[in-house]
Amino acid sequence: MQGLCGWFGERADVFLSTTINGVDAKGRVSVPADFRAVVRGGPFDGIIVWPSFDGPYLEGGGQALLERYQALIEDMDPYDDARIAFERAIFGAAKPLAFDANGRVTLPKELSDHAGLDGKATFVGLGSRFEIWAPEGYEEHKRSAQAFARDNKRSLRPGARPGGAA
Amino acid sequence: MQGLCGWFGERADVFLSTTINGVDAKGRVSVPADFRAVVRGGPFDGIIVWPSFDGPYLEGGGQALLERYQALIEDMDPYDDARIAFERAIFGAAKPLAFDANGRVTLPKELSDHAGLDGKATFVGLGSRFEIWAPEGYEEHKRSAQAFARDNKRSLRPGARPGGAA
DNA sequence: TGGTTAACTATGGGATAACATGGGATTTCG
DNA sequence: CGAAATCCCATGTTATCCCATAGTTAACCA
Repeated sequence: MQGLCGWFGERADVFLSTTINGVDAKGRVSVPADFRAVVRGGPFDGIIVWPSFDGPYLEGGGQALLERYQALIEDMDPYDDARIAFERAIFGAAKPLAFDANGRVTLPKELSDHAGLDGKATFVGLGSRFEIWAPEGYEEHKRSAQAFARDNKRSLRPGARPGGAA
Repeated sequence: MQGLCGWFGERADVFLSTTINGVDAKGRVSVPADFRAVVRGGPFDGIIVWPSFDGPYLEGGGQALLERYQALIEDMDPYDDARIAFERAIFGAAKPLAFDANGRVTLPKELSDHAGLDGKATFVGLGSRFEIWAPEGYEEHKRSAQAFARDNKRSLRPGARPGGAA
């Protein structure tokens, strides 16, 4: 297990950096080799991807990420409305995508539609998970995210955060 | 409890994603291949389905799920009203549906009536269990679930647990 | 150090197998 | 004997696997 302290150990077990890869006519896209290395060795040789319920992009990770979500959800009250909603929004829409021999996955139409992918896909590493965007959409999102970070940089001080998100 | 780390076999050992399959005139419906793979190897080659007491849809899973519910219910007080209600609602109405040679099951009329199925059925994977909806009903429900998840996303923070999760 | 080789990544196309689905035949039960 | 459920086989479509190619990076040897 890697923990946050292992980021710079023998190998980085986190998704890092941004890559643009092509999506062919069959919906196939090469997962960046760095990302494949993160999930390599796990019991499921592939990634798990679902549409973000927060915008026109996809969220993904290895099986470990999904297990973390599962653990979080199972800690909630069985009849909590939020629990039901998360279950349906995440598990109901998540697709396990296995790597082919060349490290590609096939994106189902629902997923590429949700992200508005058309020929190109941007993989964005975010530590324990990653996102998949249409390149134009990501550029725009990045600009506004940078502006937001600039305007709120004071909130990123060690003492300022209660939970410490990734 | 079987541990989060055992949930994934060679493939993902959880019910995931959403599939719409046809229900023919005989009441037969193909169980999604991914779902069949989850229960494969279990003692009963099929699924167990019962009407939800929470809405016009069906709940289901493999035999392992039923055994889990049984354990939960047996922990309750023998004369607890809730226990009796659960026993009747789940065990009293649950039907074991065996796969035919092509991976289909035949839905009894009580079940398809309860879900209002008419020609199509939506299978929704929810981790350890799944649901079966009439497609139109699920679409409507999904939208509200996604909106709820978006508005409450702060209560789901995988990055918030430093030591946890595999 | 310079040139050559080898390995890996990303990509394209075609063959193959699996899945979902329809119809018919046979059995079982009332 | 009739109705209904189960089993068996056929078919179109979709997804999966397997091959080949090109550009790049890393390794290796002279």
